[in-house]
Amino acid sequence: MEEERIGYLIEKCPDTRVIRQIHAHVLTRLLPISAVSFLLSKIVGFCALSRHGDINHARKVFAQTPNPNIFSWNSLIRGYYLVGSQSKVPLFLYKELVRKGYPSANTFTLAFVLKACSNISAFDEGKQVHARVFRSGFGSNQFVQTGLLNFYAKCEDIGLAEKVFDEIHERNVIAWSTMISGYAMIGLVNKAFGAFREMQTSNVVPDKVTMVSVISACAMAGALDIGRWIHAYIEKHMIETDIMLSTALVNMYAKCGCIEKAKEIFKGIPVKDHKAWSSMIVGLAVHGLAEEALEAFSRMEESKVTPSHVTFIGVLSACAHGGLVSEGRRYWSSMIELGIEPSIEHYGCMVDLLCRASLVGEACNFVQTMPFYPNPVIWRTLLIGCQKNKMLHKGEVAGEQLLALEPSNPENYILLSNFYASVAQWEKMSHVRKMMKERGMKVVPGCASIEIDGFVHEFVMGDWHHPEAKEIRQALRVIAERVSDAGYEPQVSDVLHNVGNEEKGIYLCEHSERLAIAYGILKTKAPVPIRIVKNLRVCIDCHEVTKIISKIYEREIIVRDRVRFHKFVDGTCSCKDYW
DNA sequence: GTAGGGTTAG
Repeated sequence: MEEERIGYLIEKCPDTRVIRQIHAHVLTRLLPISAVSFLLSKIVGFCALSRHGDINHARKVFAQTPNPNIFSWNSLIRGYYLVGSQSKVPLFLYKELVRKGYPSANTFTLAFVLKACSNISAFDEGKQVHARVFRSGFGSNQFVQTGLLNFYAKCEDIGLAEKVFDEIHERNVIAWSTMISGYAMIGLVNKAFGAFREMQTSNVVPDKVTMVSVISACAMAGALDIGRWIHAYIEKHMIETDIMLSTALVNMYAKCGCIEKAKEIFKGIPVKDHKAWSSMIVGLAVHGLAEEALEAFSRMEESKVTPSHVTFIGVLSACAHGGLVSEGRRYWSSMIELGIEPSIEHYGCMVDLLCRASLVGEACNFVQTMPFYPNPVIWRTLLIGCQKNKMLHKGEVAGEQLLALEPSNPENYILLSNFYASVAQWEKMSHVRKMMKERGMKVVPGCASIEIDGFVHEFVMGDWHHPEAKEIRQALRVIAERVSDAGYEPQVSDVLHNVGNEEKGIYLCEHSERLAIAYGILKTKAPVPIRIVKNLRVCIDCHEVTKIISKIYEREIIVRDRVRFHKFVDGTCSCKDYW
């Protein structure tokens, strides 16, 4: 049978050149239509999926196929998202298939379309596919199940993801990893760790992909102890560490304050790609090690790895934190020369760079040249810059824009009121406070966390829902007494945070950073350092109290926020642009 | 022929 012989040739085909010859051969032979359909579908599969693939040729052959079979449709759907993960073509193809009604979608089709929906977070389309899964009876297929789970996780609908996950009877390592990564992605770190533990008790063996998700959750939470434990687990169980896992480890150690360990792991990566380099550069930048970050960038260039837009975010923020204005400008130009179009994040770095160098006027002009409307982050950067440089008029403008753009974010009111306090505009300050009260914004959702015994405890300003709230409150009272006895005079920001709570020393109590530190003092003993992570940096000058607590209790306190580290041991700090 | 993973401005 000629049909079988050609089919066999396609399966064994070594490259695109030969497949084109076979393609021409099929078209010139007088074969029955069914045979032509069958063979052309096979060629579509080859072109769309093989490593020699050519999606455009696949599409051409698909169009020539009299009755493309489901294999052919599936190959094309998958082929399109393999060449471009943001492609919408797989969704169009699926719609076309549904409209035609023939051939019927199978489990492969559904899994591929769900993957395409996950890639572009096409929530409505994915939900329609879910409805079809329900009707089709393919709901018990494990590939379709993980496809659905991944789809909801990527769309950040964790409730629906959990629902799908609960319905999976036999959860394999892939289902567990998807669930863990879904939790980690939206910052539900304790849920991610919990799922990881549950996975082990279900006797499912984690692999390198699982580890990447768990390590990322650690990085997000600043959970160094768990991160170290996971790293030891990887080594003990000899889990292969590929570049993705190594990059996740570099990022985790850097974000948890262990830059030396991050460097060590980075050094051990044999062939580094742009993400590995970016992780290292960003890690050095957040530690205030600007020169090392720029050195790393030079080495990256020497290794002929093309920097990405993320690399430049690291480079520019390193320049900003290191006060390297002219270097920053130079990197900005070279980024554009490389054809990387600056995003609002890059502009944000430059605005920060100029503001930190007291070039606030230039920063304002720079904002006007942006092709984007300034977002709240840009206005906040400017406002903080104006506060430091006591620029009343420009600060006021930034503050107004901020409140107009984001009136429901209490952080903005606190920033503006602190700004007015710093320029001694007391009436304006109280006006902002009044406005905040009138608009019903009671607390700043400042948040700090501390990891103790494998659990991340989160504290939100003014929130006392923690099961040990009573003990924490008591510990804070003792701390407040001792701080007060040490002769500490409350600063403007302390008083601001104490509005409506005038009890002596209580200003220490409401702040999330204080809550986390008090919990650390309560639950751990020296010489273990108290490491806390702050998620919001409204009130930088609050560090003064932290420094005093560190001295009184003779405890090392390390505070990490989104952009830098502060160490409190007799006032020393790992960061150059301190205060 | 199928599913899960790493870097991102204040």
